[in-house]
Amino acid sequence: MGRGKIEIKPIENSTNRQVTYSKRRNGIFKKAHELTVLCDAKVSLIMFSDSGSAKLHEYISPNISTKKIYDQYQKALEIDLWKTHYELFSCVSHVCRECKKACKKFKETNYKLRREIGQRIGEDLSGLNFQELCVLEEHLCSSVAVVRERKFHVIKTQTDTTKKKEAKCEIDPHYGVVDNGDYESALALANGASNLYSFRLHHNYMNPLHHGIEVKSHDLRLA
Amino acid sequence: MGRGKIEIKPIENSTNRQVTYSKRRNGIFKKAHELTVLCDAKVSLIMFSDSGSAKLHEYISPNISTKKIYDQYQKALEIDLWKTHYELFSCVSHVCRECKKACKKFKETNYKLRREIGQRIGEDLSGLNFQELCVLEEHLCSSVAVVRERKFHVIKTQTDTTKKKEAKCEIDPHYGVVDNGDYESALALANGASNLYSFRLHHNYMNPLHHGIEVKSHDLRLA
DNA sequence: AACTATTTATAAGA
DNA sequence: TTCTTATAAATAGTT
Repeated sequence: MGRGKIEIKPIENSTNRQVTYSKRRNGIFKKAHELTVLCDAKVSLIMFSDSGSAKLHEYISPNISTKKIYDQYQKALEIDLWKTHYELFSCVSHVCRECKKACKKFKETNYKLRREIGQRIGEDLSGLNFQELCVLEEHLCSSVAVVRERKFHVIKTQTDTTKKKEAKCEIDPHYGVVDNGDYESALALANGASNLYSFRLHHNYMNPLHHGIEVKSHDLRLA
Repeated sequence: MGRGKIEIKPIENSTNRQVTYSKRRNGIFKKAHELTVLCDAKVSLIMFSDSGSAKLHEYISPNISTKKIYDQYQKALEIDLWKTHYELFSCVSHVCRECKKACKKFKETNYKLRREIGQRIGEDLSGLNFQELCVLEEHLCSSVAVVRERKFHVIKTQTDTTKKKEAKCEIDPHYGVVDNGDYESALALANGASNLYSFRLHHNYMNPLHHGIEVKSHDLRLA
């Protein structure tokens, strides 16, 4: 809607992007508010502008708080969606009611997480329509990109480390050039090496918990 | 924007209100997605329909999670909304030992599952070495393939359904041909949709944290 | 769920 | 930026 039709793809020009962001942000806020009023809905809309500046903008419906929305959000996801999927854990004492409740929640979350993984690995796509499949595909493609980037980062870091190490032993004015060569081949390796591991795929597919997982502290508050 | 102008005030008629909610919700989700793509923004949009049913609907930009958004949100505002929230549940009675044990197990499993997802969506790759990253990449790529296949299956099935439906109403010897035409264009759409996003892969390379697509159902994310 | 007459949002230009 | 305006997109009311 404008003088010309635009494709929905990243706006390269930074100024243009900011202008568009600001205009469209206002548009969405307006719509969020209208929805609130028209339909008695509760809306929380949080957005951060592009990675560089990362400015926060927020809309929250009147008479509710972000915290409230979020509590409701968790409640809805933890309890409502998978209410009937798992039977109550059998702990008899009523002293233990709270414990049982918590346990049930964990179990439900467990189910949910498994389902999510099932979808992500393409095992359980039966419930998804075309649009949802497109969303999933997009998410996966993005993840691939992130993993690749990380791969290159690791390689690069290793190369740098090597560089530093070797720099201690040898002083060679052309070293940087040689090193760049290394970096290129490392990248090539990064691309080629994936194929080596494809056979494993199926195995891990079925059994997501078999990756040796290093335990690091993790914030689980938002269950 | 419609047949007539409307005032922004609560819609009394419940059916009407629900229809409007659903239409406008889709509109906002679409816009949120467009903003994500166009401006490299991160958007979290949570809404609950009217007070009665309180159904949850969510949009979240790809490659970010609701939790992340909220962490960023808190950081930006320098507040901690959930300071004392989820600590270990306190079940005192020793009658409940088994319950506690089971609970702990679930919690641990959940932790592992979360981590698995974290890796799959490229959020938490810090513990993986190069080889492991290659494996992960491969997994993701084949998941993409599975999802794409499913997408085509869905399209094909939809087309077949349409075919059956219409076959009941019309008998036309050339119908099959027409229908094949439909099918081709459906595939083209499916392919086109992917192509629309393939450019992003490259783009994501450098800046993985932004994209989205129009979303209807939103349970693909970790809380 | 579709369909359109309109209103609204907004892209490009000033 | 901000305003303007031609046009695209969203949607209210209808079928």
